Amino acid sequence: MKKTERATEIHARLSRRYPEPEPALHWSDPWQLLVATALSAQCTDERVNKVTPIFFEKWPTIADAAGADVMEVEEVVRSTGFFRNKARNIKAAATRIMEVYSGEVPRSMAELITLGGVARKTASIVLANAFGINEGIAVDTHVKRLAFRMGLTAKTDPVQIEKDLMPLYPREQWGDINHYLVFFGREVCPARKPKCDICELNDICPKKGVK
DNA sequence: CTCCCGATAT
DNA sequence: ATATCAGGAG
Repeated sequence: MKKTERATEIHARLSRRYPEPEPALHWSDPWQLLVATALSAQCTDERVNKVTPIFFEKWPTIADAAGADVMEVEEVVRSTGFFRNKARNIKAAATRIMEVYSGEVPRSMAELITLGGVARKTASIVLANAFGINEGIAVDTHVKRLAFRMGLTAKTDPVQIEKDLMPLYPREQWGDINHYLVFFGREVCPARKPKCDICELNDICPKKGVK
């Protein structure tokens, strides 16, 4: 089977498995999604969802976050790991949004990645889910692993993987394909023990039975 | 390439 | 004890 056919088939089958894609992160506006995604680096979304309600109760608005005491933010986000970087980045991002973007989360890749701690992955998530804009495909640990196992890329660098994936899908599917690969990766094809015996992509998987 | 870093599963 | 979890920066 050709790579393009396999890519299309993966989307078709997973779109049936996940009829209504929604991020597992809890959020109610673009800023909240930005913060939640920033906190999700090397951390489970479940853990992030325990932290964000406390964060947004303490600092409800972007202006509040911009004026927050970094040490207090560190305490709140500590359990998500990398807490010093994350606390500093969130405050810096909030400050820049207030000063440069009139207090509104910017709606383009070019602008979003000027915020500290925000690169293509986080920007793509915010653009796709909060604004319905598909400027890129978010490549996180799950997309990286699934794209490799399903033979959609041979690269290891997320930027290169994104370039391999983009031509395989029409732009309007870019947000969904991320969601599908993340959820399917979590539920069926995790890093350690892939469940090849119950996998509905088994027949088109180049690495079935292989680690 | 290294460093940031806590929580959880194996 | 070690690998992994919705990464990003120097």
